[in-house]
Amino acid sequence: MNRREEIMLAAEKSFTMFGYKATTMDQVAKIANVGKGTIYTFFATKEELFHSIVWKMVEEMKDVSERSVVVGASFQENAHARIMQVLKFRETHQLFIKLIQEEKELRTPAVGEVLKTIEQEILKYIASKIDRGVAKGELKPCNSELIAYLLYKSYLALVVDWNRTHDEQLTEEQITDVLNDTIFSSLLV
Amino acid sequence: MNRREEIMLAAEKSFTMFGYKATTMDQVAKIANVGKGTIYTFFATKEELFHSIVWKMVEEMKDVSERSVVVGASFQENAHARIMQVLKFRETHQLFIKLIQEEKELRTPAVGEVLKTIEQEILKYIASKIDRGVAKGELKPCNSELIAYLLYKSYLALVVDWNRTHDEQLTEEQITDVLNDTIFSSLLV
DNA sequence: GCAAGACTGAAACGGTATTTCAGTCAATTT
DNA sequence: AAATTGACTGAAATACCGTTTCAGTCTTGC
Repeated sequence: MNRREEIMLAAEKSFTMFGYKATTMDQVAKIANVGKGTIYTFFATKEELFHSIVWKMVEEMKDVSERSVVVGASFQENAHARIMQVLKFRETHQLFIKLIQEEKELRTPAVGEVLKTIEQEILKYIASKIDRGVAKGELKPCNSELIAYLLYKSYLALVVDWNRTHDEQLTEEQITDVLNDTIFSSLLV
Repeated sequence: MNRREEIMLAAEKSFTMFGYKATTMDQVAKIANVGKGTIYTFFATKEELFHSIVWKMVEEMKDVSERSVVVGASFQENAHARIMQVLKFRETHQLFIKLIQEEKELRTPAVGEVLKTIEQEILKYIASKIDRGVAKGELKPCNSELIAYLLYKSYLALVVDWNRTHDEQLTEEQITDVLNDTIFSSLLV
């Protein structure tokens, strides 16, 4: 394996275990079995290294999400599957979990920015699927950016936020029912 | 004016100007022109005093919101007016602004709890209006708690959150259009 | 010619001396 | 006697400062 990949792998491990703030470049160098100087031949700063790791994670998330689609299923069914997969990734992927925790507890600025970027990437991803649906004639033309925003925030509210004030979480059926009746129904031709 | 009211007025001023953490009971006593001990004959703790002030504010907010209804207008129109009024209050009322700022910057636990309580109060308020609409036969029967949650979070997303990543805010027309097509349309009989 | 790790200075941390403040209570006023 | 006051207390927050940590550099060595 080439040195760049060794370093990325080591950094991913360290960010996952200790978070952004608590991983040191010395630590990454040690895990990767390279001198610290070597890291700087591939990545200009710690933040650039971090961005590379996170970008890789985002690509993997889109991939996993995409793999949940069922050919021949309706737009709603696949949109639901994709977004649920994104949310599942969000609370399953160890690095993602660590970043959310670090943002909440430490308020590390670099982590806050990265989480914002990730959200924007998710929104772009959802909007592109809506645009695709419109182009294929499955959906009415609409402001896809706005709908993607409303849709994603609704999912976050029902799947993530709801549990903060309620003991038992909503069932997936309750969620599909209410969203099929509201946002999705307005999208269909 | 009686001493209890003097104290509440003084506390409201101080909480509004300096926030919860930075107002001292000595400060409140001074503004109210009473000895510090006197405050404790009316309020057991600083937090109890704080809760009284906030409760008064919530009542005022519901009041203001209620005054925005138009007799004879449709459910959607009035629901929209009420919620927009709540959100306007949220970003206009000086004490409310201060509390949101203190929560974001200082993370004062007492303030976090109070903001959570306020949100629950708003949600109960919206849910009660939905129940009323169902009882009057204007709306289909539904899980009013769930719909109130989705509705309020959608408004927050479109009116408040949207501006964090976008330069120009959504127009009220864009908001009413998308919500009439989605959540509201599913509610009507 | 490339990798390594000792080196640097700015920023973060920890320990502690000092200050602040919620809540009490004995003295004072009404 | 009932109500009011503000000096007082100690727990907790804050300011201060000496020490350590660490991102990024740069000379040394292979």
